[in-house]
Amino acid sequence: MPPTIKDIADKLGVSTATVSRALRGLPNVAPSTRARVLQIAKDLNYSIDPRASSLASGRTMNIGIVMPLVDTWFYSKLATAAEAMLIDSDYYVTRYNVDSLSDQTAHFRRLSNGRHVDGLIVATAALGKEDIDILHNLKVPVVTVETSTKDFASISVDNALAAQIATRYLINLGHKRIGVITGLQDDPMHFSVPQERLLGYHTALEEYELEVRPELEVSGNFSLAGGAEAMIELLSVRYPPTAVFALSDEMAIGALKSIREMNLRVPEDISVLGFDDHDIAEYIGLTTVRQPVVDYGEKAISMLLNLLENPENGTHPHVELDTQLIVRSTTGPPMR
Amino acid sequence: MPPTIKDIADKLGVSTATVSRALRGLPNVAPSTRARVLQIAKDLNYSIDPRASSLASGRTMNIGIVMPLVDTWFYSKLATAAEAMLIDSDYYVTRYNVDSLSDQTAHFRRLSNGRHVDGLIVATAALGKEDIDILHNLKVPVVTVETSTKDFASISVDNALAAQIATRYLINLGHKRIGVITGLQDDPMHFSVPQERLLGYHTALEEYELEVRPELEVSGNFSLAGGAEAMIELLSVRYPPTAVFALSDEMAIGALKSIREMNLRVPEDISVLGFDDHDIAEYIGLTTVRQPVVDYGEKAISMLLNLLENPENGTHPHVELDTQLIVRSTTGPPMR
DNA sequence: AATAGAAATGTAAACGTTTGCATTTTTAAG
DNA sequence: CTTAAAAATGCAAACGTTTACATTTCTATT
Repeated sequence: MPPTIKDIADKLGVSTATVSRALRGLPNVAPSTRARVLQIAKDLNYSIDPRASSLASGRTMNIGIVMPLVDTWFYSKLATAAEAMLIDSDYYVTRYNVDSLSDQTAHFRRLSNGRHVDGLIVATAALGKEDIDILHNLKVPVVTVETSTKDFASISVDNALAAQIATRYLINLGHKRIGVITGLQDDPMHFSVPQERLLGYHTALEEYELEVRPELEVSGNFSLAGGAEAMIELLSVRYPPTAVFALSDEMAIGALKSIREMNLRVPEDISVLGFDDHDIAEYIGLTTVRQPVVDYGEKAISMLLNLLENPENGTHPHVELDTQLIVRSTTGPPMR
Repeated sequence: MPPTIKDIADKLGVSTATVSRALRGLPNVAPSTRARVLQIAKDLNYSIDPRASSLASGRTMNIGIVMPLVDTWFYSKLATAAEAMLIDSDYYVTRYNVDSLSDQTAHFRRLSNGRHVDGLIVATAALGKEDIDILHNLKVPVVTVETSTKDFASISVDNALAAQIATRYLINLGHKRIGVITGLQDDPMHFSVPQERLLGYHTALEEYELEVRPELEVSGNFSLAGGAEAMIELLSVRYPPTAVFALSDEMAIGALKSIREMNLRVPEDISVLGFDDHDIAEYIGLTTVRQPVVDYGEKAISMLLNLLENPENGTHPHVELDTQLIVRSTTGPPMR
């Protein structure tokens, strides 16, 4: 029912090949012919059938973003930034939500054979060996974000260093008991990232010869609620921390709520430091480690586009983005 | 290169038709045949080519969500909820981001001919006549969210009533000068919604015979920054409001920042009331009008799925969801 | 005016499914 | 055993493009 190139071709007395070429701006079509084709296409309100085009050409004009389903600011922002980059291009993007490790591999399999997408951005920290195999079998360029493997192009941040700098800052403020709200320790979805940040925290502690105390490390599941609960736990230990480093801003915001409900003041009674620089962080004065998440998304797309044009040469580019400590008002020296 | 049903058929000595039927669980295939097909498919790591399937069958197994590109909690949450509903189905969802009215129609045209999607969720308030035409021409079921037209199935909320109740609450607290932070007045993307809420606000004011004062209505662009700026403006009028109703939580959060920076207290010096019940609202104690955004997304999908199965009967179902005033700690009686 | 080369166009075979219809095989009733 | 109906399978034509390759039509040179 909708018009096809055949309709245009018939109306003009030319072949579909010519129409196809004219429509796509390919060379070797007479300017006058092209003009007429374009005109008729417009009159007929023609638009290409992406399925047929894709089937015939092998290109899907579709870019996939594999990301956790969890409703987290970071991933949402990242994907939106990527989509924004492509809004005026001919590419579509589809998000492949993955919701747990067991499912992850299954979901990866969903896009098997690379007939869904021309390229993939993978923003899912833990890539098992099997996942990597599947990804390789897709035979499409892949860029991983937030984590780097030797297997694909990647773009990441030095999480350990960022966390170390943040922790140092707290130490230099005079804090000696610094709690940390981590991700779910055994959540495979966020495997490496919290681990790396935790490492940075430990490194800083050791650097200043502060004791690493396990009861000051509690997991907050990267969620608002998790952060709030974690904070309650941290406040209930025998010697509660005077500062808390939350590995995400959302957990930090959760923590702030618990602190407020305990009638403690921030930063006088307890300092809170987050990670991400959530859009809202600035508005609530949260001190945090800024992660360039929009850059992540944009850079990932441009790397992918580049990979799409220039066939992979075997080496996988890696770019490391900068992180920045943004001091606002939830941190200060401990009271004595 | 990736295996096709032909490969399976050859390996088994049957026709592709049989393989196709076996794979899709269609009747009239011998159980033993089906078992063998399934086995081989698994061995070969076969997965269907959606393009070919779609081209042949007419179904795309794709559901589109048309939404503004703006990075707003509401749309993000809505789309995520919709995606979550479909995660274990055979449907994919692609988001069609639209970024301004001029582009909107152009972008709508992008999905012309309905060969991209089987159905559409439209979460974009302002539908021009031309947009509606395009949508109709797609010949796919459409459900609009947040706004209702006679042309499509829809799901919405009584914005005017919700705003009226919220404003009444503020009035009953004792406030007489109530400011409102609206959307961009002439932003066509959010045409009807802020208008409706504003209407509710006016109605409440009139109900209590309070004066409607234009200088107390300023637009905040539905953004954090816009809310902050709007608040500054509101605080600079000759008789500043003692309460402010922001038409979105993000604007309310922006407003709170400006208030804090002016060294005013909430709610003692000024009350703030939002709209949405943003995930974070609970964590910062923001009084707000809860909108069932997750329900929006889920309901929209289930309506659409239903429409997909049962051919449209010409009547367009409309469901209206409930709204709820959530009182927290950013509102209180005015000081005197 | 002939001709070589370039430019424009056409032909037809893919791409990998689905599906209406035809054919074969199985099942069950007589 | 026949035979009719049901079940299983096969055939082949779509679906709407793209793209080698072939053919025709121009253009410019001699």
